[in-house]
Amino acid sequence: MLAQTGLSKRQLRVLEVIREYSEEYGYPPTIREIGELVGITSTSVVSYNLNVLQNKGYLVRDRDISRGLRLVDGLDDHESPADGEGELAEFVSIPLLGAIAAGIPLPVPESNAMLADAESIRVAREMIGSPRDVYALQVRGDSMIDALINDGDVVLMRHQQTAENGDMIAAWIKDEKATTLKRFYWEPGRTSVRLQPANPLMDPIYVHPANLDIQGKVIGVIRRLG
Amino acid sequence: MLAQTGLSKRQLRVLEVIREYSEEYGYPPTIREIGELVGITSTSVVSYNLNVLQNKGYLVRDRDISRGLRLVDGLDDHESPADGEGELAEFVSIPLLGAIAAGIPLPVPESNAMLADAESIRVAREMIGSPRDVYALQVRGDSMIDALINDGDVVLMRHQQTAENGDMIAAWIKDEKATTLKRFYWEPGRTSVRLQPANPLMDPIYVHPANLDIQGKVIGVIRRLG
DNA sequence: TTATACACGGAACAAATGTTCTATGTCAAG
DNA sequence: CTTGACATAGAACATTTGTTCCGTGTATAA
Repeated sequence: MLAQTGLSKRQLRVLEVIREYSEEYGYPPTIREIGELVGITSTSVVSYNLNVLQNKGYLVRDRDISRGLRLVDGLDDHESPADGEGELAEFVSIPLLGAIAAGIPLPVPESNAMLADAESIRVAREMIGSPRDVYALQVRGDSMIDALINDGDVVLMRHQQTAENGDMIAAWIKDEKATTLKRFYWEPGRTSVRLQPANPLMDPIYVHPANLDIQGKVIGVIRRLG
Repeated sequence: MLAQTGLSKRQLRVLEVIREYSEEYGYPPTIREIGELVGITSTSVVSYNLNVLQNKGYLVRDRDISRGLRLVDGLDDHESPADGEGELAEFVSIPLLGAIAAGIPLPVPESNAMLADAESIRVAREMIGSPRDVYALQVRGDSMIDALINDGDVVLMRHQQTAENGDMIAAWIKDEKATTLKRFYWEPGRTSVRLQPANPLMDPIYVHPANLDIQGKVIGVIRRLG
């Protein structure tokens, strides 16, 4: 019945009470006030349920801070770019197109529809420069540790087929059927390009240009931890 | 000059601080926090000025209630968010307090004033959860490669002296006089804690708790590339 | 000059408020 | 039946946080 949200009736009520109280008073309720409103007699139980709600992502608490909680932005509409005002936005939404892993080709932006439908992440504009052709991928697996990129990291990519010396690129190595993230160096006189891991302790690999499909340039990495 | 509003410079600053704080945290500041932010050393003076502002109609106070104040909807107002309630900022500014490197202790936030003065970076709120006690440091050197963190990366920290199992922490190892970033594990029955590099290929180290000064928890990493 | 309103600082205080700890009851899995 | 995760209650505790009171300095008006 309530399986929809995964929240108990009481927890839903707690959220409702916080919302109503905040709207009425302009600041959030204390745990005792929540208790009174919901009908919980013990402060520890209120705190317990608030922690549950926090773990499920419905609110955020600040330890030891009176009234230190806030609801996290609901799912509902969540987009209201109506800020406008003429200037360019300070923050941009980047479409999250899928995953990147060693053994699979990485998704690239194709249709506008796929960009519109995708989940998105938001970053400060100065993080990426121009948002043109920028998209995001989530890393799966440990295969990119040589690039100092961990399982779960989000990489910000600029879609392009070429690269300049020193660019960190995402590329498909055809004969190995593998995706890799490395710095690109083309050394005149050589027939192959050098792909250099970000980790200075690791050795480069050399591949023939014809064996390399450049998918884009890595312009940023974002890692979220606990 | 300020006769226009009938408010002193200090009072204008108080209003500004309340507005900014509320947008950042989702609840109003305490009088002590206002004092720190504005530069008023006595809580009674903050309270005094809040009462003045209330009498002039700029805000409303609730007696004996922690954080019991709210701004009265000003006319002037540069913002017309049209949304209605959610006055929460979607992005927050994080103070960049300096550098983190292997051989030096890392800067930690102390006064609220120092946070206000520092350079800052801006991130989406969902990147950090609560902005409370969060600050940023720029990595200098290759010493944190075992944590998959590169020279130049920005790490987002939450300042705290304790840690839970699995947290990635920044800590000072006293006898080595070194800063390190590792995952923290306390195994019951052992006298030392295990510090595990993010890179699964690398070995953990074990240190005695008394030899460890936890400086904070790493909650995010941001890397910008060409 | 003196008086008075205003603004500020510091310290002590009391109330508000979050946390921790122990105990109890339920329910499903083993 | 026993175990363990989950949810609850109550009380003691520690910290956070608003209030009060006394003293100081500085204007401006009488």
